[in-house]
Amino acid sequence: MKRSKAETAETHKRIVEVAAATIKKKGIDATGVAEVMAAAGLTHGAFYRHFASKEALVAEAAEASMDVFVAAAQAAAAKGPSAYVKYLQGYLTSEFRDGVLGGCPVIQMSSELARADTSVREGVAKGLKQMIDIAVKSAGDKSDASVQEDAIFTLSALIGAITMSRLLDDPDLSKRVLQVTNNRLLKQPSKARTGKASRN
Amino acid sequence: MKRSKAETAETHKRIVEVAAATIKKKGIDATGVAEVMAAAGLTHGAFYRHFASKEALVAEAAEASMDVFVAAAQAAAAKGPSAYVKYLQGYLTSEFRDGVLGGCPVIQMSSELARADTSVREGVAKGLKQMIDIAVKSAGDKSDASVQEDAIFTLSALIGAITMSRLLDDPDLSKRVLQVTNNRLLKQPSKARTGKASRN
DNA sequence: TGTACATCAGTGAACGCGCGTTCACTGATGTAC
DNA sequence: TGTACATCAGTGAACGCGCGTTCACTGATGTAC
Repeated sequence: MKRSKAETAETHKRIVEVAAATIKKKGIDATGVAEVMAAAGLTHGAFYRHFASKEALVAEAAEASMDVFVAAAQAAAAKGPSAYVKYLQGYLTSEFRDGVLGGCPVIQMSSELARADTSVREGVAKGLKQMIDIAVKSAGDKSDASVQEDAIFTLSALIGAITMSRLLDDPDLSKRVLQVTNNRLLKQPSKARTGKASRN
Repeated sequence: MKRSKAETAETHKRIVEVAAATIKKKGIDATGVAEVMAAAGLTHGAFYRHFASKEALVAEAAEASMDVFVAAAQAAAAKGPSAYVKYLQGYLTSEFRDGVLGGCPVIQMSSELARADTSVREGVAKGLKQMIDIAVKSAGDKSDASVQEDAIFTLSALIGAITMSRLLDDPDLSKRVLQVTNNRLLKQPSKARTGKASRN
């Protein structure tokens, strides 16, 4: 039976949220339309009242994931540069590395995203740019080129460290990757040392 | 009809090589057993004479990809530290970022690998450790902790830069990520500057 | 070295299964008068 | 405000398709004597 506009909008949102979580956990290909609909409390037949195709759902889910992620970074940055750095350091923990629900869509879906359709990639690219902007503003909003370069380098090094850490099977080495990156990138300015740190 | 041992071994190797290339291009889930066999000049029925399952093929293909990749790094490192750094710089080019056949399996398959079975991940983890060792030896083989940290940081930052670069839709920004990482990580020692570089 | 036979790589048809997608139908919603 | 009707969100069965996997069969290989 027909539903009210408000109810329809809520249902749509719920499907996207369920899809975002499932896709981050299982990947794009391994996430089925029927599975998402069931988890949202619906049968699969209703899917095409909300989305033109699975690809359209994936695009919305990817963008929604990025939006949540960007909003969290934004909130941390609003508390000041020190809080923002602390927030970034939170990513370089084994809890975050192993966690899935709160995970970064870029890391959870990276290789699948690189092969995904333009509609899917757009939302992710937009989110990445926003992450760079947040880091730039947190560092003082200068139009200084090196500030933007710091932001880009920090973000990409974080992505690489978590990706590599997740692929190593030696737990000590896996943890070390996170620690090294933390030491090199995010040491609080007040305690900053030169390149060669001693312990990790 | 039965084949000679040598021919069987060659066929097996050919299947693995075709699978490695196809998987790097299309991803694990999107690569079919029949597709790989056809590309290797066989029908799909023969597949199970060579592998217990698709998973077994993926594990062999991932390990083979890493072996090729490690061998190339090894060869570059054998020519000396400067040649090795130049080799790494080759990854930070748009040609490499867009290329697939010669691509790094870690980057091409990252999120799918993180969700893959242990048998698949083992070969990749082994290859990553070898890449770290090569970087360490190239830097002087010291047991100095900071040398290993340099190696780990460099590798993970490279992985992150290429991953991020591939996900950005703005070509200038995409290229900038590679250039920034090159400036920060791989500036040849002879021309080394301090952190804040001017141009990219 | 020659013969007899077990082995097994490869073929091609077939399997069950789950996927994305479609559709006739239901009945509450929301609109037109 | 009340009535009549078009709209459309959701159901559940059904679709074609490609997937991984199995299997009976073929015939050259490699082994046992």
